[in-house]
Amino acid sequence: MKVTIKDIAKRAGVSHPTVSRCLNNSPLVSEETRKRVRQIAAEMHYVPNQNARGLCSNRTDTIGVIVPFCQVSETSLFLDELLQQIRVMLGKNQMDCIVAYDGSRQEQENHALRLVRQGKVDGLLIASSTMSRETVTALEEEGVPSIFYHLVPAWAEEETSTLWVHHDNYRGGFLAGEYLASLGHRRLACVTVAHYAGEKEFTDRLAGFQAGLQIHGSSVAKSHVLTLKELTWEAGKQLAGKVAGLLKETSGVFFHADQAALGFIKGLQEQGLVIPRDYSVMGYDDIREGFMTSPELTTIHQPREAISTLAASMLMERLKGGKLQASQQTLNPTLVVRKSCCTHG
Amino acid sequence: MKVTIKDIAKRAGVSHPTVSRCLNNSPLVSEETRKRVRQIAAEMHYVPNQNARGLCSNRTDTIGVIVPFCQVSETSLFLDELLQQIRVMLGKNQMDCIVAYDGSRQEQENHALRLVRQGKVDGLLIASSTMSRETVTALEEEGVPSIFYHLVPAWAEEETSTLWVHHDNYRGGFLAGEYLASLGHRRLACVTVAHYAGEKEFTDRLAGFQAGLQIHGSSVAKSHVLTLKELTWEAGKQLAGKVAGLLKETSGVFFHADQAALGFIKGLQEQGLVIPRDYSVMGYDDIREGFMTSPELTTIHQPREAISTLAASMLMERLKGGKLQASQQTLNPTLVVRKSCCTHG
DNA sequence: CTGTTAGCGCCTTCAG
DNA sequence: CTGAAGGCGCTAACAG
Repeated sequence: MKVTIKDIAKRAGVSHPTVSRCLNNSPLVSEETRKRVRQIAAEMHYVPNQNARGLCSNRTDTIGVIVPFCQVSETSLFLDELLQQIRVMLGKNQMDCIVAYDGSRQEQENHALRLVRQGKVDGLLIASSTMSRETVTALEEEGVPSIFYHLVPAWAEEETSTLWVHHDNYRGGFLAGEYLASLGHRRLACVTVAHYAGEKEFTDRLAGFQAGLQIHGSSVAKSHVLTLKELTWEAGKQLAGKVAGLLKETSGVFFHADQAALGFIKGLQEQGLVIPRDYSVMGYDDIREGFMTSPELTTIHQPREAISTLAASMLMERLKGGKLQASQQTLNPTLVVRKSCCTHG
Repeated sequence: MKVTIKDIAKRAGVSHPTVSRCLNNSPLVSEETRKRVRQIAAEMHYVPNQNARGLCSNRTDTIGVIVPFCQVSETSLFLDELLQQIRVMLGKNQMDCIVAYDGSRQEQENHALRLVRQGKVDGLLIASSTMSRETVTALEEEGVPSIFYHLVPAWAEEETSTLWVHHDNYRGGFLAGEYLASLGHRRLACVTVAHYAGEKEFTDRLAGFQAGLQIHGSSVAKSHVLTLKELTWEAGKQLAGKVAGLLKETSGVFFHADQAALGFIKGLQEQGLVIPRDYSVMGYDDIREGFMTSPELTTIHQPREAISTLAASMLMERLKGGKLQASQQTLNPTLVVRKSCCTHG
């Protein structure tokens, strides 16, 4: 039924290994037979069986992408964008991709390790700040390269052997602080997320924010750092109804995620406040929705195209056996000034 | 290095086929050896090699999902949500999933067929209204079940052998028309997308819309049916600047996608119009952003949870060899009344 | 440059 | 109920 290299071999009058060589562009065949065999293969609509190939060569032409499990698709918008870019990049390299959820938080199945041990993937792109060192060590023992992107465990940032691409959260926070302070804000709030062990991106943002404010002699009071369970739109909106005091004590807020900032703005608007006249709101991430609403959101742009593209190309390079120029990359965020913050005082 | 069933066999003092039987819960082994062998396998952290398994049993425990290629991630928001739900469903069934792009429009590679012929997937979930009958026939010849979800080719709706799950676009349009007319609107506009061969979802929506209006003795003039190249936010916003005449001749509009409707509202607002007081805008899809903006968008809800969940479970059922109750399902949309439309006249 | 031989890890016959 | 043998489709190691 299905056409195999043996069928091609018969038709071409050569042995199957020769066919294999032709198809894989081995230099060990004459240009002539190579062309002829490939011609025949094309005519017969030959498609190599990936399982057979994977079994003997350990190459599957598939890579695994591990993302955090998000019940609410809201929080995964950003990750979806990265995913899409990754998929396009991999497609250009004739690679498929299997997306699986990171189980490191829920103590569920370890899909990263499973995919590798099952021999389903050649490499891994991982967005997780909670993956354990043990898992990565196990991954390395299997001889499968993996690269962290976007979300990087704190321990991985220290180890020179770990590969990762993310952006400078400290600098992002700094840009936000420096900008808000430059507008004249002196008493600001900050809304972040309850963090788990090993995640330092949000603490970095806060530290950077403080540093940015300090340039203008300002700072955030501890009591003005709020923590949400999730940085979702709903959470942001709800928060707006419970911070009457905060609104009087501060003139603006820095949210660690656009989604929550947008919900917050909506909440304030429903109370009759005018943004930014009455209160300045700054976000983080630069999601698409940021300019759909009114006022358009001032925020920090994460270099998402670069993060996903770089991560994918690094992995491709590793799989080709090439050495990487840089194995750990911290990209720079940029300030995006729109309409949700204004001068104060 | 890697532990195989032979290793387990040695440790357990049985032959490897026996180990295989134990692991696959074959009834041909005694309960006792089954337990013992499984125990040992667990201790040795055995993970079956999927390539080997796939090679001889033609089961990969992976399914392929084919989605239209969207350069702009904006348009894929809806599909991303469906995808996420599918992934969760498949995960519950211990299945991985490979997402690939539909090449039927760009005459690119036919990933659906490739994945199947490569033996990378056990089944296919396809969101495409442009896939050819030939491709599906070829798929069937390979013995791999496939199910269309959300986007279904017009030809497939006719053939009883094709499996699909989508929703009733005609009824969605009808609900919109009936509602707007009931609010007193008599002169309405409709914004749709340039459609390609084989796609009838949008013509269905328009036909339903007309039918809904007719109940109240109204209709849409041909000149008031506008066509955009893409139903994106930007396109909707741009449109708002070019329809001064339309705004005078009509009192409201029905967009065939929320994204474009939201952009349109934003565009009108920037001209100083107040929605819905000055003009009513209705969307379609019920995307999340619909209630993030002001005014919150009145729209038609597509039963997306049901579509993706049903499609996935139908495929699982088929793979288990079960017969399907219903192989073609048209689900019902619902009207979501929010704040972007008001009474007129 | 090409053909022969072997084997990847597993499942599926077949004997016993 | 269990073991022995064979083969899935392909690539890799040798010969020639």
